[in-house]
Amino acid sequence: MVLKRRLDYEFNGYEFPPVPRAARSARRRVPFKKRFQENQMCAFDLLAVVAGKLLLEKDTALESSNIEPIDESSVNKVREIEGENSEAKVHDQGSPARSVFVSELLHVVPEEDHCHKEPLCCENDNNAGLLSPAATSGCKEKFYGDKVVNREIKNAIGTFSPSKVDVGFSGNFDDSIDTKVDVKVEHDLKDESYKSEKLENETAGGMFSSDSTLCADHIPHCFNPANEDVVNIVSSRDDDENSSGCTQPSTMKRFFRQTSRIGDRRIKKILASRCWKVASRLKDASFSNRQGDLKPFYHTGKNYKLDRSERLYPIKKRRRFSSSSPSNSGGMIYTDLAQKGCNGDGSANGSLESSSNAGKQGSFQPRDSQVKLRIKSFRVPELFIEIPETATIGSLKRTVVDAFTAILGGGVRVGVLLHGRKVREDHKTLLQTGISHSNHSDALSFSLEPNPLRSNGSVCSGDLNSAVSYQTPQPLSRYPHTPSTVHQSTGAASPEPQTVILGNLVESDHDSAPSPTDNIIAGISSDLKDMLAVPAMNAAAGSLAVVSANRKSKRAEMAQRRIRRPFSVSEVEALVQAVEQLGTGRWRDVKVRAFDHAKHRTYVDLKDKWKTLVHTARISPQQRRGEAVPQELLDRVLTAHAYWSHQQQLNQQQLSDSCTFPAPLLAMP
DNA sequence: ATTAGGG
DNA sequence: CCCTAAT
Repeated sequence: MVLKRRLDYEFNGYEFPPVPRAARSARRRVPFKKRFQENQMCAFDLLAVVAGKLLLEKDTALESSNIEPIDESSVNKVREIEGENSEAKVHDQGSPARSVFVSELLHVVPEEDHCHKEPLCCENDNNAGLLSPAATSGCKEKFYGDKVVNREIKNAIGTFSPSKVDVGFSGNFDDSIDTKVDVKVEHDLKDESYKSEKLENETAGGMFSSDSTLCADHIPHCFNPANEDVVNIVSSRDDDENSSGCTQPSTMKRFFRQTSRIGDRRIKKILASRCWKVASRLKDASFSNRQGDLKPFYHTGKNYKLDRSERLYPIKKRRRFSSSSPSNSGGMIYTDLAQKGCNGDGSANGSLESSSNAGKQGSFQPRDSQVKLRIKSFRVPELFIEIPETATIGSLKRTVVDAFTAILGGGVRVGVLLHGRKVREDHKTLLQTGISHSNHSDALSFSLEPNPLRSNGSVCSGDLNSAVSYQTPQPLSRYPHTPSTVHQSTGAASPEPQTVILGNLVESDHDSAPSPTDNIIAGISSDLKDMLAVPAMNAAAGSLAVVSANRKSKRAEMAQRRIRRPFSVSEVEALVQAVEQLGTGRWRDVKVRAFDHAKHRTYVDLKDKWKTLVHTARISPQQRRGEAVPQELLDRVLTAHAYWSHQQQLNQQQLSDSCTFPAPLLAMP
């Protein structure tokens, strides 16, 4: 195997590490209002995080013999393996978020089979500002259309930035609805090319590695006239106005455009000029007949002429999530062929590698052969977004984020394909299926599929908005297994990977050997929000932040609620014991003492649990719910609670009485 | 970052 | 479990 560089991932019981407490806490110090605004993060951020998580975190797995759950510190490290010699180096790249970039916003025709995208330039440069998460730390990077202005950030971005994110959006901007957003996260193997490029891109306007795929690779599909429908534009307009709340008069749309590196000046020029055209056209459109001018801009490389038919492109005609055929509509994750980041194929926007685990010298103890997989990139299949054309890029991003977040929260499931054929037998082992460490990359691929939450029929114009939020109803808390407590850890229990699976990814019954595919997608925890919170983009964005997306997706803005994990009896016991000894005011200590290993139990959780325990102990057994806690424990709870309450009182008394020394902290007898 | 308390 | 406020 002659991989130049390889990142090995194992998707075996992988769990996204929780957001560091610090981060969360820090967030909490920010006043709620402000935080809310800040949470209007941009797609960039979210994608960065997601991609960062997906692509980077896993790496540390090969470091140790993966007995240990990934610890948080590993988030920032990437291990690169050079060729056979396994000469590994670890880069600290700061937040994984920094390693992904929004390379481009592409304007796409919303037609089913349209993959043509027309890059748009932004009318207002200021609008194009992007703040990376790095901004949090005082660094700012701004992308101005073709220009990338980089200050102080040079290194702040991180040493490892082989990734890029393509955000394309398409739609009818005249009515500012029916906007489709393609999100593509691509992991680029060639990071040093990135670096060098980055420096030169003040002029080059690109900032991504040489094999970046720009629009060209989205082109393959062709326009399909069959898709045209005669549509009642007016009515849908009404719908839209009602539902999407895009009441603002359509002024000039602003679009952010970032020519992705493309290294080719010529192309860049073309694009630029084209952008200009588009822009002016749009302008015209907005002044003349807004209704008819649904300008689907696309570029096939030379031909931008707009068909009449296209112009009449029906607002109505929108793909339904469910109707997306996994076959051709994005959302595929390909196993890769380790040669190059991109294969120029537009649809190949995801890749994943199953390597013949070269370096895994017996490091895997338990099972014989482990299959190593790497998700090189992925793409969110169908994301529908409606947004007023008067919206700013910032709001668009936010909208994308919302939708994306929501999707991650359960709207997506994963399919496994072997040799292009779908493997539906969830219960089969990898081996049975024919996936082994010895078979090669391209055989295996994954697909992201929308969860068929709703039937096609239900999607009517009035439903458009729900399109955006269609994912929301699906709570993240999909537990593949009964959340029951078979292996709820007690005191020192094993750090079992609490994998949260998105969508109904897995229903399989598990034998002792969990199949990697079962765990490929770990939970994107509720912390996304916290992770992503970033100072509001820019003034421009601010203005339309109001206009921004739908109230509907309000929920999406919120971080996912953490999954519910009822305390097991043993946990309760541990808690009780700890509190007995430490008292009720030292939850941090309690945590360390009794739940140090349980990442998902924060001291706040413990405190809360104690609260409910006290309550539970006081109510009649009939009123209690959930797993019954032994009366004996509850008694101890009451006792301890009484004792420590008393102690507290004493302490306070002493404190106020005089300046005596605080009473020594003694464990209750 | 922790703690306390309301929801 | 989440959210806030106050330490």
